[in-house]
Amino acid sequence: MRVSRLLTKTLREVPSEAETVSHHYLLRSGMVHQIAAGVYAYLPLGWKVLRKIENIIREELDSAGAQEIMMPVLQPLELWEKTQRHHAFGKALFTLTDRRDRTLCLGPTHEEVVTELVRHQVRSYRDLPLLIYQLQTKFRDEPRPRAGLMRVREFTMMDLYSFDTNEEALDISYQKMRKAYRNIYERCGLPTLEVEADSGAIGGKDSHEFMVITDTGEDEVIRCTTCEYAANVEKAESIKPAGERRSLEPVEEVATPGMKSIEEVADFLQVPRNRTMKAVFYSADGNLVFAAIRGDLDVNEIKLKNALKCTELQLASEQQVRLAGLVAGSASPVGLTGVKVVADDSITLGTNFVAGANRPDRHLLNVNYPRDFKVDIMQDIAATRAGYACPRCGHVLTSTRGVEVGHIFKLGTLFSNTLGAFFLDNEGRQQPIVMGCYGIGVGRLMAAAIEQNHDDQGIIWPAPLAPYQVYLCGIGMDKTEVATAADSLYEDLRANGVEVLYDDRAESPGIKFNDADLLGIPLRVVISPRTLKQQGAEVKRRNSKESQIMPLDDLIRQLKSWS
RNA sequence: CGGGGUGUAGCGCAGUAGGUCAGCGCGCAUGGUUUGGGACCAUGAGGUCGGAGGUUCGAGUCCUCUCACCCCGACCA
Repeated sequence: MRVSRLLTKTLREVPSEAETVSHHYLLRSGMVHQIAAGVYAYLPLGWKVLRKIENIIREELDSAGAQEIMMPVLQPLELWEKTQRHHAFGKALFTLTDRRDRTLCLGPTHEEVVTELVRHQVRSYRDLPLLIYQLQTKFRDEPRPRAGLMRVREFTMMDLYSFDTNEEALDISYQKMRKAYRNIYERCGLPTLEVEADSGAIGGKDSHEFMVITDTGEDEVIRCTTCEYAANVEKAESIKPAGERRSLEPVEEVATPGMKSIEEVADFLQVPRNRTMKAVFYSADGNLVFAAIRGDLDVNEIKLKNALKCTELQLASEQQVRLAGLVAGSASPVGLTGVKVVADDSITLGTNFVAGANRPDRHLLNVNYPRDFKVDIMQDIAATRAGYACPRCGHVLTSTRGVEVGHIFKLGTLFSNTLGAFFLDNEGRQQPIVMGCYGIGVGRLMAAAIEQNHDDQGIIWPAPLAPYQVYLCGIGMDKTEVATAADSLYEDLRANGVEVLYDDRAESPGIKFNDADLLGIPLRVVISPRTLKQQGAEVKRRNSKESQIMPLDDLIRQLKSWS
């Protein structure tokens, strides 16, 4: 391609909306163009990169035995009503009405459709296992699109689904996909960290995310400084430090005038925070829920949501709290009735807690579970923070940020059961197909690759993702010998299958070099009067300062060995 | 959905006690001089100042409403 004919031009100045590096360079290099919030057009260079990524994905999945299909964007809402996931997605689901007044949605993902599809194709255990995938545009009406391609409302996603006869077979598929994913990221030149992930109220047991570690990442990753443990903060666990164990004292009510927060109460009563009990009120699908946790810890709302198996969870409004007769600042599960209580297991780590008296300005001393109160659910609902102890090895945990570029789940039989995807096993019994799903956001991966590979001058594409391998630069194009030599080298490179972007413009060297750097093409080849004097061309890697003159008559052979 | 911010030429911006305020830089076009890290000179094209109402003799500037976009948070199977 000749730069003079290229649709896009590089921008010297950055559109002011760009905050992150990838957004900045994507716009400035002319790879994408924003059409609306979270909606982008891919321009020639960006589209080439996207297709490179897609093809790497295809090759790796195909070689793992997967089969590519294409499913529709447009999906009947009925299908989503069957699984009730239209509620789980809520407003993020784009819906529309057709001329017959039927409601359709733009698929945010394809579990329903693929299950519906497979249920018609699979009869017997002999048809399994299956790995089916597609590269398709997804639509999600995100509350807040952001950071260029990082979080958008319309995006290309590779989504793969596995179908197996049982959990053991699912695990084989799952491990196969983990391997395929590692290969994909490796070929993309993108180091990723595999972390344990939350699978949501709907998900199954195992779930992992593939994270690119970068400060601009949206997700927080908790990892151990010593062992291999790494998890999304949504899911991360820790060993909670045990509090003091003493013999149980009788409950005693004391006055705590004006003391409401844990800090105030603990200071006032001269007890450590880990001997207090914190109360947090939530509204779970509209019902009031009481969460109890040791005072030195915080509630992880994702864990709480999963414990409650609810779809909507937010802090309860003041009004809700008041109507339930709870006393904010002095609430506890002791003597509480009519409200669901979820407790973090930390309230069993220690004795003789300070808790609210459910009366204004009063607290209780020496509250102990289960002597003094009952709970409906007791499990880990605590937020894990950097500095806590690793659940595996006990060493200290740290926190970093990451971009989620892949997510894999074991779904189990949820979709097959509700949508009726069954097979007959080798004893003729009907069984639900055991499923898994595996997604990669292609545009986001591209953005993450830029976050990870750039300098002050621009992008430094890993060669497998680069839109072109060679940036051919003619300096002094008004001189016939330069133009002729550059033109003929361009034709030679193309004839030899080298992906070459030819800067044939009558621009100054500075402009061309800067554009070459901005676009991040791995190799820059310069033809100028200076190089022609040596019957050669200057070759330079994007990621290196050194250049060298290579003889024109042997250039193509040498270039191939260089890249 | 809460909080904050921005909309003036393709991009970046200036212009707001209401009165030659339709401007600058970059980019673009034409001509010329330049050519190894974003050159220079000259000439030129390009904007219903996001939109709708209103106040006023007069609105880019003030008021009301509205739309779009960005940032923080909430949210993100």
